[in-house]
Amino acid sequence: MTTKRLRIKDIAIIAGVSAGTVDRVLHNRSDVSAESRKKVQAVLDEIEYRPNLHLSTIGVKKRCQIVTILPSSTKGSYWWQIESGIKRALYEFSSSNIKVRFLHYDQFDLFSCRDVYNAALDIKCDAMLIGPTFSDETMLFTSRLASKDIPYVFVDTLIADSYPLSFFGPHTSLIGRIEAKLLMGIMDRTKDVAIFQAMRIGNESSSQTITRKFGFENYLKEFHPGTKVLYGYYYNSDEEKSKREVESFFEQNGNVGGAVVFNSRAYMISGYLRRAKRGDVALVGCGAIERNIADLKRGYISYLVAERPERQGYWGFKTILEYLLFHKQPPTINYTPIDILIKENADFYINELG
Amino acid sequence: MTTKRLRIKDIAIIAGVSAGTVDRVLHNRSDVSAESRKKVQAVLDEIEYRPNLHLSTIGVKKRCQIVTILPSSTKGSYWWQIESGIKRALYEFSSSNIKVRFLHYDQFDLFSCRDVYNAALDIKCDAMLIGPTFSDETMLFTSRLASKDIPYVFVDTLIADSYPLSFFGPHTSLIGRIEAKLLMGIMDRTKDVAIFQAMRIGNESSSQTITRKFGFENYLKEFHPGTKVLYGYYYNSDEEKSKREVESFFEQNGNVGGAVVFNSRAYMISGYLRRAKRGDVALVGCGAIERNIADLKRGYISYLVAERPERQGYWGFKTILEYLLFHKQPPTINYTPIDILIKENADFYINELG
DNA sequence: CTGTTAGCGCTTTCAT
DNA sequence: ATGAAAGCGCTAACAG
Repeated sequence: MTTKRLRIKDIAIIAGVSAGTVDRVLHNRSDVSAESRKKVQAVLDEIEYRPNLHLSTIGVKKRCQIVTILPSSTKGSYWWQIESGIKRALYEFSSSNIKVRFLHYDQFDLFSCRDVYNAALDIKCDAMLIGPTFSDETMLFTSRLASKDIPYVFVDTLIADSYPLSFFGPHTSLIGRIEAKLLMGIMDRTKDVAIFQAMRIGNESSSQTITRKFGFENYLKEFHPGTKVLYGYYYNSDEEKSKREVESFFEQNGNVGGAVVFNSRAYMISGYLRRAKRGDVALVGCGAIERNIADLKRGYISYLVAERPERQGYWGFKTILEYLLFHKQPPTINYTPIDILIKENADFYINELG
Repeated sequence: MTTKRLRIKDIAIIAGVSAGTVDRVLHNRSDVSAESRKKVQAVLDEIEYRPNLHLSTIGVKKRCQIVTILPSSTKGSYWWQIESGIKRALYEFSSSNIKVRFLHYDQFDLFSCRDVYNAALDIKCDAMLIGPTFSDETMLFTSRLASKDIPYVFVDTLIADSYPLSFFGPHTSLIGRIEAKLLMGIMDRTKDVAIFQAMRIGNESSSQTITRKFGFENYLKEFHPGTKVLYGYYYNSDEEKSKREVESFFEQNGNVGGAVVFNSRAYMISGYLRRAKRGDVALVGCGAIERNIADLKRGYISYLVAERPERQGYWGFKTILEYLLFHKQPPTINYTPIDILIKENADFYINELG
């Protein structure tokens, strides 16, 4: 088998026009007669032509400016992995003329997010990539973007009542549901379930947390309605304070048999279980980050649900680039895989695609 | 942030040589003075230059012939997915001059495999990609390849005592182990476990099956030594006969509480469970193929362990191409991720990377 | 040994 | 409205 693709030049010959005209048709540019367009399109359809995008990038002259707005993150964390996916896409397109402004906000502080959104509105750019945390604030922001005709892509979370060019992320309520199923499968079901959430500044909960909790609680209602659910807290920015908080939670609630965390901070809870030698409490968390994986392998986390953040970032950004450079119209909703990690398969879990 | 990569031309200027010389250093070609080489290498190391492989392909003149030897497969099956990964890689390199011969053998028939191996030895080619099923036969074959200096890559299974250029596949015994853990987590542990295997022609079992069974049995020995294990069979090529076989197995063994299959034929067992309304038997299988997924969602398979066959094929073949065209030396062992699928995450499981 | 140059498939500019 | 031609980063053939 040989696979020699037809090139633009070949198509031109078949259609009886020049390469330039084929290119014009391919990119929906003007200055093509209806007749030529028809002839070329016929050939394109016939052979199902798909240009070599990697080659396309090198010819493209257009320069573009992109702004990304993500929670600030530390090395290896969830949002850091998303950002490294973005950078991989950027690198792949490095023969094109692309400028990116990376903006960051504190995902636990509504006001910080608002400030960054406001700052972003003043930046001239062709598109934005947003990793949203706060629903209402983001809705407000994207409606402003819409009025300025700036396309935007969401990663991680799809915000209601917004109209992104595209979205890459997991089906959020399903994550909560899966966590519930996994947790109930292993814990002593006569005992109580603890949900741990982050304390945050400003009165809005993260939209992810809300939806995941919804999925979790719904599963419980459906299959284990008798189970008692307790709510615990930790402080994202203050690990010492969190330690004490978690400790006193478990002291006050002696009958907890399983716990769940909806973001990648499971290690805050597993740390306690490890120190207190509470092997009897089953813990399910999210996010294949180093500290979680470590406690997964030690046995203090039973399951991790992972969301391929690198992939989300990579595809989210690549989608923007292909849209701006080649007018490629992406699917709007792209649910990314939800992975289940246990001690045994964690080592071979590769987050990137590439 | 702007990411403008340094190009060969830039590097040439910095090192005070011409682009041609840089290219020669990059590809370890001869005819470069030690001094030039050193200067250029210094710059390359300094900037961590990595050429744009996609661009490289278009310049390359070299033609190459590759033979792939895989089990024959039907649309959507495990090996079909591996093959479609191979074709994706091939398509990506379609601006190069590559010829591929696809050979197929019957994975349940040792003699068919032997015939194809023999035929392959007569074909002149630069490299082979092998999806091996029979250990000894493959060892023999690869030792012949070695004496002819033909490099080969394995996908799916790593055969002992062979020296492939590279291997892409899951850690096999771990798959059995993971299946054991998942199965024992959900089934009634006072009951018996059934292992279902394929009947095959020629007296050798598939090496995958052997290793996975080993992993499975070891886990049982370690954590549930009291569990009774029974062995059932099915006929790969004869679904009717298999039906009767599975049926009579369950009739004769009334105390089975869980079953496991080590290849992608779990649907043969789940089909029986569905027809017989045996919701009480937990079933764990391998392979995200359509019929398995269907029964996973219906609830007659509890877990599927999946191995990203598309990825294996893609990377296996890409590795060969990069090796032949650019002398890129790959890592020898590449364990691919092992995914755990349940009803809830199966819909979003995307097998490809791309 | 090394620099120069043509050409890969694609985009874009410039004449026509 | 269209074709011809230059240029993108890279490879390889060709002069020197």
